[in-house]
Amino acid sequence: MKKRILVVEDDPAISRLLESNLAVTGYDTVCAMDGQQAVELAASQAFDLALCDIMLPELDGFELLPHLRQRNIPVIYVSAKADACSRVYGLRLGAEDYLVKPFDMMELLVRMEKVLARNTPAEHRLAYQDITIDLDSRSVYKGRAPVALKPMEYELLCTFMRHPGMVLTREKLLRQVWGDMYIGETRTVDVHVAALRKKLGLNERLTTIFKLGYRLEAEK
Amino acid sequence: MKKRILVVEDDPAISRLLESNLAVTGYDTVCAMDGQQAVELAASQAFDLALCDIMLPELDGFELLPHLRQRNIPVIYVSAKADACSRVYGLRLGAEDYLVKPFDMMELLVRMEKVLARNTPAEHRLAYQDITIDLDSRSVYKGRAPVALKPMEYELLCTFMRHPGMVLTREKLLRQVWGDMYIGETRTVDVHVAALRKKLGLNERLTTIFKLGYRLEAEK
DNA sequence: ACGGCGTTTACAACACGTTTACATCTATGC
DNA sequence: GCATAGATGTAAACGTGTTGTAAACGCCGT
Repeated sequence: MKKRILVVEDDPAISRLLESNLAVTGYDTVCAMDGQQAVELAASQAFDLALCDIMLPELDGFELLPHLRQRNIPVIYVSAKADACSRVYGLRLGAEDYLVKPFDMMELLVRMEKVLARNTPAEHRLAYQDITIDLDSRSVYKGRAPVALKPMEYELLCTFMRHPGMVLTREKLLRQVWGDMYIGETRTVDVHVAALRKKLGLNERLTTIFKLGYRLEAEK
Repeated sequence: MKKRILVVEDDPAISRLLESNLAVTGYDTVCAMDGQQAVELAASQAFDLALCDIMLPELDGFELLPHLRQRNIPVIYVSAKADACSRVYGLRLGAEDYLVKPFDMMELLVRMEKVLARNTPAEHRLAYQDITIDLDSRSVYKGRAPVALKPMEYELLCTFMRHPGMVLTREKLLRQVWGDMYIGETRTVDVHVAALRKKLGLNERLTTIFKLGYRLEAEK
């Protein structure tokens, strides 16, 4: 699977240099000429990594970073700003690395590899025993048979299947499935867990941990 | 918990500079003057991170790296070797980062923080003799066999296993397991200790200290 | 108004912690 | 030694809080 790289760089010479080198190495590359364009590209396409200049028109590299982080795209800065202050600032902001121009292409490639290796990109499929989830189509199968799940049941199942063998409290589950602020504490979770157990025959594997929450047993 | 840093550097001036800066920042630092000494230190003590020069007597930084990796100590190279070739080689070898001297102390500290952050997974496991606790799944094993513990038994066992060899009074145990305010003083603890002894065969090792409390004997 | 969905409610079933009661052990004084 | 009082071991009974489950409720888009 080819990794997709977003290059954000306003100097066409460097942009082309990067693009051709990355292409040779086996990456798919998309170039943005300014920060605004980068945000739009990140919104419409999936990327595994971004290489960003800092001095950019419209939206500079530092302002751009939160937008990319929000979409879980790791960032390596590649900038002529060589002062320690910028490097520290960029790294603290959440960049994965920071290279100073002129950079060595081999070193960049190695550092990219390392970043990619530790940022396991988003998956398209979850599997647990005979249950599979196709995240793209949002469909769930038990063996070959599709199972109809309601939205919340679906999210709940994804959460469990992303953390098999781990105890998840009701609070954690609600935060994960709902989005942080949940008001009246309730027993909603119990009801949906019951539905999952019933629809997927998980009575034995989706166990309740008294006073705490639930756990999808680790696969043998 | 203070992080322990191993500094491998043969220039005493730089070594002292690093040590004092790291101390101020809140790290415990140990210095090795050559690669051989570093190997011995890594064998006898635990470290969270190593800062390594490359040009070292006895064993150079590149030769040293496998020894540190073997003990799961992440490495940041800090070297005067500025050529791209060395940088690429060091990173490919498995170093987490590579800084060129003269380096900026703030940048080093930030990069150290990032390396430590991604190499410090929360503690997931407690072990005592053939008993292991997987804290994520909240499950307890005696050898390979899972043992079913009730919530309070589980918490109690964790408390003991976090403080082996230490006498724990009933009050301390109840506060730890219950949460500070416990009302009627009772003999609940005794009952649960009995359950642990029975379920885990700890009759010999989970001893009662007359008039005081209980102690899980230190491992031999 | 209807149908889907998430939430809440109500009650039954259950697991757990605590207490109790009695047996056994330990330290201390005689 | 031995007796005694207090401390601990152990099993069973009890009451309470938690969970399973189905059904009712309320919201929202059609």
